Amino acid sequence: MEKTYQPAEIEKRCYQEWEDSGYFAPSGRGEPYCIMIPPPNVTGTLHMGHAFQHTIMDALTRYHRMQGNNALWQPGTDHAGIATQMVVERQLEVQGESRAELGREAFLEKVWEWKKQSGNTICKQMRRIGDSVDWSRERFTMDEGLSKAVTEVFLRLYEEGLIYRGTRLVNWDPVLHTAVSDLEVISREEDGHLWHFRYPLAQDDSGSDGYLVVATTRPETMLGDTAVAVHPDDERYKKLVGKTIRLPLTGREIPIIADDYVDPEFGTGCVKITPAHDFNDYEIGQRHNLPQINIFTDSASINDNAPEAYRGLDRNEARKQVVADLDSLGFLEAIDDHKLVVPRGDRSGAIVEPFLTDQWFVKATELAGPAIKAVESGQIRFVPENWAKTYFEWMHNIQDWCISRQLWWGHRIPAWFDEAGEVYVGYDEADVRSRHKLGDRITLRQDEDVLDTWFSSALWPFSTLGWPEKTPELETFYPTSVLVTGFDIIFFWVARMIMMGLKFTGEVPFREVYITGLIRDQDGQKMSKSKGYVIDPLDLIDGIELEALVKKQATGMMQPQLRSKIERATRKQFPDGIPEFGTDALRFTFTALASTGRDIRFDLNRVEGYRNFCNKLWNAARYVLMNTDADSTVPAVLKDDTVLSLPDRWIRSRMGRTISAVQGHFETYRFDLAAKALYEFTWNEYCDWYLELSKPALQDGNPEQAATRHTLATVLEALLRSLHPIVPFITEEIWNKVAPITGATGTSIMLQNFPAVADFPIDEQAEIELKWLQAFILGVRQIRGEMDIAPNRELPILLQNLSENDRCLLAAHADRLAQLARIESIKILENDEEPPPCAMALSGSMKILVPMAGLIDVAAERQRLEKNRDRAHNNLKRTQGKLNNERFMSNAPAEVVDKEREKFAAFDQEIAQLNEQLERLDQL
RNA sequence: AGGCGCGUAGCUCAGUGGUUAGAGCACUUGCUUGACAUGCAAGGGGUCGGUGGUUCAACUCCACUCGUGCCUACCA
Repeated sequence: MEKTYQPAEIEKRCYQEWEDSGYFAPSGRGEPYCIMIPPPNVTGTLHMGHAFQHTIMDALTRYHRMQGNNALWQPGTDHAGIATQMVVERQLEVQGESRAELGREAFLEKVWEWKKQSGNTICKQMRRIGDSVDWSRERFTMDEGLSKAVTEVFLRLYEEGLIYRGTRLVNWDPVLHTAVSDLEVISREEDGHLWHFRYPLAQDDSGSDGYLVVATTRPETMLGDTAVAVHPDDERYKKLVGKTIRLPLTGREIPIIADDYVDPEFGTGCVKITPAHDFNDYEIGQRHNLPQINIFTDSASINDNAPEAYRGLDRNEARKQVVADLDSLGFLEAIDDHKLVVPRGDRSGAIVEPFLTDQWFVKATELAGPAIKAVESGQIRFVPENWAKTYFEWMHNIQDWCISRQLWWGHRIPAWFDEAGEVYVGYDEADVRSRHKLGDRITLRQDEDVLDTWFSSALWPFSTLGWPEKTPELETFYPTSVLVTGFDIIFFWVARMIMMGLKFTGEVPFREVYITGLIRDQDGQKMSKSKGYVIDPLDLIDGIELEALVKKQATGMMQPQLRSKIERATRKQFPDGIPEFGTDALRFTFTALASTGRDIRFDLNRVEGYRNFCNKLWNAARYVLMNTDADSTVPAVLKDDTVLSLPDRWIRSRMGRTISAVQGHFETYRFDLAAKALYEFTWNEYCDWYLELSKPALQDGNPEQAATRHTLATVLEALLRSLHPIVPFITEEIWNKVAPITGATGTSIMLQNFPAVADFPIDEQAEIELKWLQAFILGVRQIRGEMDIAPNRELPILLQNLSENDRCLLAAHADRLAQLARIESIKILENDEEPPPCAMALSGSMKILVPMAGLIDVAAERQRLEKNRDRAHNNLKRTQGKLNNERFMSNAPAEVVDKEREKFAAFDQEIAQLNEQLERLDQL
């Protein structure tokens, strides 16, 4: 074996073998266990969030596979309508072409081409991080089968009246020219203005002060005003209700109405009402039968419904013009600075317009009922539990879901119109004709629009398994076991899967939803492509030079103007680029970071730490192999009369506890704790103590050799299996070397069983005895360390005040002590014997003494003892306080009181011994 | 406006109504000890955001408060 762990070559080879051998496919035996991958964008790349969630899903899958489950991790990708279409359009733009010029057919061909070209990227990346997905079952949301499911669902919902078409005010992205759903709109507070305009009363055309003042943040929409509203109880305006005003610039006469919606306290208490361009105004318009005047084109320029002077201006120009014109007419009263909430499309960043169009909607309220119940009743459990609240919050206020998009890339809506505009829904045109008995002479044209991407994603848990066919896979794996995803798509995806799953299969799509935190950068910022702060997980695995990293971040940026800023940040954060850490180190990091928090700051130092951990494991294995490989003296099964030594019994017991802890933590999704338990066992118990204790045991002629070799190998082998779900590559590599020694058979660790606690029974006695050994060794090391005694200098030790137990253990383990504490000799003093000047450590009541001659500085030793005494004294006082408290004595449980008494006695004795020793020092 | 979360060592984070509140990184000191310097050994560092309450006992439970973050929502 190499002296240090070299991940690159091993990882590639391992994965290839696993995949070629078909190890990722469900075994066909055992309880089914299934995870549906949240399908990533087919043309996207793997980011840190994916890598994180995939690590968790893979760990779960591998864990359950090793627990004997029939495990399926279902892979696949999503067509990501808007995102993908935008990318291809941008490519066309570079070549001087446009979507419109190309036409629908040709454009879609380009998209498919692009999908083919880039669709493999993300799958390759998934292989690099070790995802044990069943590639043979890979699906794409626009596959034939999945598309069939989409059509089927659409039809059934339509027939039940749960899908309808209507003219509604929707969120319109004037750059992308499509409707978007509420969820695709990001509302942020931005700086703006509040303009105050005078609207002259129509009856008082000649009068000088006959006007109302309205306040608005969007002056340009006044061209579409159809009323002014005041609060019905507002005394200031009561007498004006029912009258009209003459709308400036347009000359239209519009009514003054009264409506509760108006807040008399805000602005002037008068609101201009533009029903075609504001969601509130729309509703007020409905209540008061106001006309809706749409003044925008689909690009948000002024259309022909506005006065000629404004036609063709885009909304910003129009705003300036309207304000200028009103000003020159004397209608501009004031402009105040004002913060307002601006809705922007999450893809384009453009300000979204409420826009009146024909769209398709899902009546979400009806689907929401059962979906709420499923979580309330516990059929679906959120982990951490609290996310259920977020889910309920949204579900109880759910709005109808606008599912049509004015895009080309996606599932085309299975609806056809005749020339009269009548709509027919069916599987295809022929089906529509036969279903509705339409003759051949009637011309039908299919709806131009496609469905929201999330519509097909909502079906993912069952469409990937073959629905609407009743496939064996569906039968076996549905409902799936757990969904692993981020809280940012609870509404987008989780809720909709639950609604659709219940509706079409009658069962929940998954039993548990594990919500992961969001990976943020070192400053707590969201790693976002638009900001340019993204780390490619593969760069952490393979490493990358600084210049290459800078170049990489600069390409494909969404906001090129930030380039120099990002470059500076990159150079500062990674002055030497990123070193190669390997997949396992990255995976261990993600696992260790997966606590209950919702934000996860990604810290490069931790990856380095876990890379070191991998190296530690590697070297432990190297040691084990060096000591077991060379000769074949290690029996796979110990002879009946072979006696395990104390360290053997101890490490096996600790292994058992670790396995048990890891199992518990996997069941409760506390991956951070699982990682921690394994890390601590590996480093602090197996390496720091057991391997060290094995060194004396392996010396020539020591009767413990066989048991030690056996334990070294079998514990390592079990440790590898318990680590495998988290760090699959290194464990596979080492396991293949260690397994033959322990007699384990099989070609891959990933098909082995997870270690069983029963094979490593708890041994309380061994743990107690080893603790004694540790205390002894630590005592000596403490003196050595604090007194600056060279580590290789062997020390003579005197002991005093030994209990029977101390004597017993000392006799049994003198050799181990001597080696680990570097002891030259041990001599027991009688209790009344006066020791020479010494440094002292305590192990229980036993004094461990190191003669000072030539070794120890009296002042330093005094300081050290005083520090220990003061600490003990503080503890004693605290304990004494409790014991002197009558109410504590009478109210606390007896065992707590007893414990406190024991503590008191121990501290008391410790202090006495330290004082005694200090007095001795004084006499020197 | 409503909902949710966070505040513990210099940094990133665990933690439990009852051991002396822990880990990693960073820091100090000493070590090329035959697995590992990606290492070993020893050490320093915290009034657990603040106030009040419940309790024999609070870092932990409750109330208020300060700071901070996220989500949802139609205030022109």
